[in-house]
Order: sequence, then C-alpha cells, then structure tokens
Amino acid sequence: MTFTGVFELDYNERLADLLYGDIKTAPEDYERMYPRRSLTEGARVTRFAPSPTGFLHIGGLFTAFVNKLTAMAGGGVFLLRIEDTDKKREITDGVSEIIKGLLDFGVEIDEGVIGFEKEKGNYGPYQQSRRGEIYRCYAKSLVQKGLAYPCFCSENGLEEMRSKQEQCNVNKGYYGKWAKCRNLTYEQQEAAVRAGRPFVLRLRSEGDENRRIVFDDIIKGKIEMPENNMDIVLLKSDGIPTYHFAHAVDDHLMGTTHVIRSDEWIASVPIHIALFKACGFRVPKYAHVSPIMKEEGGSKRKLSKRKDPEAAVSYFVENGFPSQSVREYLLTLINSNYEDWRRANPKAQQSEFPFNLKKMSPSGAVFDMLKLTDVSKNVISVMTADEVFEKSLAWARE
RNA sequence: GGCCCGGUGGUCAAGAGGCUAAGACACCGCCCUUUCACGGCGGUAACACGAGUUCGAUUCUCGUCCGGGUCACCA
Repeated sequence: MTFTGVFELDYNERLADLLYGDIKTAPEDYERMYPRRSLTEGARVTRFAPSPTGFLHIGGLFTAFVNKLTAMAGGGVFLLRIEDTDKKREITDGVSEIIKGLLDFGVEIDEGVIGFEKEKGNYGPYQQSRRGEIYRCYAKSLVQKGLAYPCFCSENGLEEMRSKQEQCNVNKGYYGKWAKCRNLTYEQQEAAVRAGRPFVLRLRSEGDENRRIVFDDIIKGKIEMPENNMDIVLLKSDGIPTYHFAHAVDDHLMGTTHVIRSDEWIASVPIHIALFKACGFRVPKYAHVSPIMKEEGGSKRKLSKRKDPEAAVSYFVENGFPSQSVREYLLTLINSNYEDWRRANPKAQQSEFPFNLKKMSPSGAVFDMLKLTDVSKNVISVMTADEVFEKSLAWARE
C-alpha cells in the first residue's frame, strides 16, 4: 500500500468517526442478526412498501396483489414494510387504512407490519422510522470505505446549481465538478461539523454516464441505461434515509428476492444497483408494474387520488362491489390468460390460477368499470346455492 | 430537453415472418325472460406512419409521430 493509501484509509476512519462516532455497531452485526432465510427451491420473498398516507390506491392494491401472488406461487413470503421516512407527509396512524384495504381484498400479510404498532417476523422492525440505527450503521461503513461523504450545500445553493446547469444545457444533478463538497479536506469537514452546520450524506459515485448497465426486468424485459453518476443523497439532514438508501439496506436485510413495484421506479434502477454494489449486497430481481390508467378526453393518465374517487380502494367496498369480483377483475389485468382459465375452470378458486409474473403486460391498462361489473356478475354466478337462494329471496321480497 | 418504457377494434388483450388477425367487455340487431349485476344467437369494428431486410412483414431493423414515466434532503 502506498503512503497516500494509508493516509486515505486514515482519512476515511476519521471522517466516519467525526460523523457517526455514536454508532458502535458494524454491518456484520446486522448480517448476523438477520441471517439469510432458508427458503425452499423457487420460493420468493416479495414486499409491498407504501408510505402511510392513510389511503390505499387501487394501483397500490394492484402491485401488492402481484407481490402476494408471486410469493404464493412458490411458497414464499409476502411482507409489508412501511416507508415512513418523510415526516412532512405523515399522517397519524396512516398504516391501518392500508392494512384494512389489503385485508378487505384478501391480500394477506405473511410478515411485517400487521396492525397499529404490531409486527410479525424476524427481520424487523418493518417500519423505517424505527430503523434509524441500522441505516446509520451502513452509512458509516460507506464512509469508512470512502464511498460516502458529507455535503453542506444549502437548498438554495442546490437550486442555484440546477438553474446554472439548465443554462449550460447539461444534466442537472450533483455530480462531477458540480459536486462541490465531494473533495473537501478533513479540516474543512471537521470545521463545518463542529460549527453545527447541517449536512446530508452523499454517495461518492464511481459511475460513468458513458458506461451502460443492463438489467433484466421480469415484466419489461431487457433494459439498458447509462450508469448512475450522481452523488445522490443517502441520509437527509435529519439523519433519515432517502428511499433509495432505505430500499437497499432493507431489502438486503429482509432478504427480498423480487422487488416488484410501480414502474415509476424504473428510472432509478441505476442508482439502486450502484447502491447495492457499494454496500456489497446482492442485487435483487426487479419487476416493474405498469400503472392503472384512467381515460379522459381521449387520452390516458394515471388514476389520480384527487380527481378519481375510484382511485381509492375503499370506493369499491363502499359501493358494494364484492371483494371477490374486484380481485377477479384485477386478475384479468394481471394475466391476460386469466379469463381463458376462468372459462375452463368456472368453479375453481382464484388461488388455483397458475399465475405467471412474466405474462404481465408491459403497458398500462385503463381501468374499465363496465368490465368490473360484468366480472362481478360472474362472481355472483359462482356463489353457492345458499347464497343464490338468499339473493333470490331478497329479490322476491321487493 | 436528456434518459427510459409503451403503441393490435371504444376498452382489456392473444398472436406470430405466410392465419379469413383469437377471445372478453362495451355497442347494434334478434330470441328468451315482464324489470331490477340472468341466458342464447348474430353483427359492426384493429395491427400509428415511413423506409429497410425478405419471395413475403402487424411480427425483425432504423427513422418519425403519438402516449407515459423520470430527472428532489418525496416516496
């Protein structure tokens, strides 16, 4: 090792100590605490990880359902994790509404958050607000490896940088020569910390935008993108992780094998892969689900929480749609061969359907209320004789 | 604007180098049933556009257009 090598090592240690001197644990401790799961062949660990907004979107139910089906198909585990890292958005007990929505539609939670301040499983806590130590520990180890550094830039400073970048017609972001805090000396960093200046922790990206990464998305297929070269934020100034960083450490520690989430995340996969590699984690498999759309004035858009009442899962229970029929309809969107299967097996349980993640459509579907009601009538025709009798009695009485 | 993804009837979609291009919902007509998430029969309706590869492209390649996503100390 060269002299500068020794010096750098020392620098990284000193910086880690300056920033996170209070952290006494090491990643190895957590690796021991959360050992790899012993899974049977083909078993998958999936997860649904919403923010606790107190509202379950039909699209959220949709992806949760796909996660559940994937886990069920191989005798795996479906877990619910709550991503409550944004204090601004938080609502008191936003969790219950989500769990209720999931349960109303038969998406049972195998592990994770199962109620207000209630959890099940050995890989918790499953609420990110309670995992602060863990994130900080991994953050510290990144600093020790020279892969993260503190950034003291202010919001205004960043805003200024972005408008300058816009003028120069270059990509916006904190990278390369724009990353002012990337090469501060230890003395500068120490002075700033001692002065109590707030800072975020950034990734010291080793990516090059001229190199490309390739990954296989189970739904979308092969995707090629430029490597991430941004020094993205890992820990916000309040010490809470960003989604990206939390995703990496949580899904690693919780043993998620398949990350199935909404496709707006596709653009950040390069960041995620970079993070998994920086941390020395194995990259999970990704499957990006297309959103459920709404048709309006000849064009399609995502179903909106504010404009469309049917965006909330509660709308369907309030309007008397049987949970079975909503599931039935969702299933037809999930795998297009579902309808054929149903016709061939009119009496079969939905759980008997041979679900296949690969058969999901890569494009977003418009939610068809009419088709839902049609599917509902089929579900009613599958009702037991008793139920039919009850129903006809009710009609007869009118 | 950069980077990604997508584009088969009104909607969900199957398909694959050569088929009269499935099926479901909706719609229209007829039948059944007097109505209220029932049933039967029939019908209208589609491969975004332009090049290239090929004996032959809706299917493969490129370009164009259109739609969507993303470029935060939000997830």
